[in-house]
Amino acid sequence: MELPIYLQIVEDIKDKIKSAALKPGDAIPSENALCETYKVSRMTVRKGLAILISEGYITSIPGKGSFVNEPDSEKYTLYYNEMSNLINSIDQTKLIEVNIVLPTAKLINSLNLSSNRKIILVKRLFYSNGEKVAFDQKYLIYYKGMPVVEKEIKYGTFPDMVSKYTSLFAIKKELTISAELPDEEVAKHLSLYNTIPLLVVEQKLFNTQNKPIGLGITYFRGDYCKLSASSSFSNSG
Amino acid sequence: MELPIYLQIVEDIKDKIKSAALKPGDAIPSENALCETYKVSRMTVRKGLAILISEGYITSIPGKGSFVNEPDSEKYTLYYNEMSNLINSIDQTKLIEVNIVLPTAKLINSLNLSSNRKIILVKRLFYSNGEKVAFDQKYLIYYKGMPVVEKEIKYGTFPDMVSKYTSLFAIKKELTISAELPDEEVAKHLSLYNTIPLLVVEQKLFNTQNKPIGLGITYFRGDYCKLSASSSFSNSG
DNA sequence: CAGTGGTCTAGACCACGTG
DNA sequence: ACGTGGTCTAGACCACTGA
Repeated sequence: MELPIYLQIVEDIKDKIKSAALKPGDAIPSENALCETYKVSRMTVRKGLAILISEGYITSIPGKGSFVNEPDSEKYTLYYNEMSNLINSIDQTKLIEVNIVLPTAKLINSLNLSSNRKIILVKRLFYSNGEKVAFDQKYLIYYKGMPVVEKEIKYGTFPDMVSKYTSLFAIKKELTISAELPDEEVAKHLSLYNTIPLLVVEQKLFNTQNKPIGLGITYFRGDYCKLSASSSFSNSG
Repeated sequence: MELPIYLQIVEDIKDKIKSAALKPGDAIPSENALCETYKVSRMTVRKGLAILISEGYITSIPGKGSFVNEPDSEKYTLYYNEMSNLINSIDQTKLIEVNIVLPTAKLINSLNLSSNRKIILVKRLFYSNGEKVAFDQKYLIYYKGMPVVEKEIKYGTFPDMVSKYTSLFAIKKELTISAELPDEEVAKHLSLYNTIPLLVVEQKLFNTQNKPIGLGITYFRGDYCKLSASSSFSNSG
């Protein structure tokens, strides 16, 4: 029933910010002032403020005070997983090709490779209710002793494929989302005879040194896939 | 030069997690144990753990201990703004229409309206280097006394349009991204004669009570727009 | 029962910014 | 000099889990 004091402080200040009683740029009361109003010790007040800081509501400036931030109104959280971002989930996959290949010029450029570095190439088809809905292509830099397990290649997401030899906490990922028309290969694999737009998601993986370690491109039929994202300020209250 | 002790603890534990010395599910040493190893007070240890918790690395369970999380490997951060997500930014806009209208059945459904609620409809064109690159359509629920300023309508992003009468901290937003072919109206406005796929971004705004207050749909030429997102675990070290 | 994390206190010293 | 936030201590009491 009773919220701890520091959370009451958090909620009070959030309410004032959301109701625009405190606007971006405004100073919030000093820590000592908040100790007075809530009749608590400074560490308790600071614990509350630390939460507001970590959630992006306020910023503290030593020697000056704490101030309401401009909200990050362009920031969204997107959950993406090539196997489950469709209107109906993927219920079947087909391995078209697994190969060790030498990279093309485009790939050397994109992954910042030396030209004789070997690449694992994986091509897959994704099905939903018996329909071909996406064509998926991965390029993974080959490391000696890399355990390549059939099951992971066939059913795994891109992070799954590398998680066995690196902590997922150490991997940085980037997505690029675009709309394209299918080229010949994609049209063939997806059996597209009419003009169907594709939602193309390119996924690039980096290690802790920010070196690219893999590239994945998934071509979703536009009529079977939608991505969604939501703003980050949905936290409580 | 010298990091504060609590941040040293944070970095130490992050390193152990990233190097897989601590794996998801593993317990990290108890708070008292950490006090011992770092020769500091418990509050200092707890300050460090609080950061690891807020960044999603660990979870604490009262009476049991603190444990390494499964990483949220599907989570990405996306920055979206209908005016600046293109390969070249938008340098010109054109207002096609501003109107107060009654909602269509589709809109009533999507915005969860009563049928006689008035709607502000705004249609705009976006240009980049003289080319038409996007067609933008907004539906805003009309509130009495809502200040509608020409400048905001012509040049503003969707959040801009509502920021004058609500704190942006109080607004929840949802995006839906898809690939479509242009319908007649969009093709006309964008002067599309060939088959060009569109990247369609639908943006819905909600107030604190989770009631929809606006809907925006932007139709970007697929060859002029890419969205990008990156994983959230890029935080330091 | 002993060990764990959760909350909270009443001090301390520091570096910073403004007058 | 004074008020601000930043770091840190050495305690306290609580509720929870597990043997």
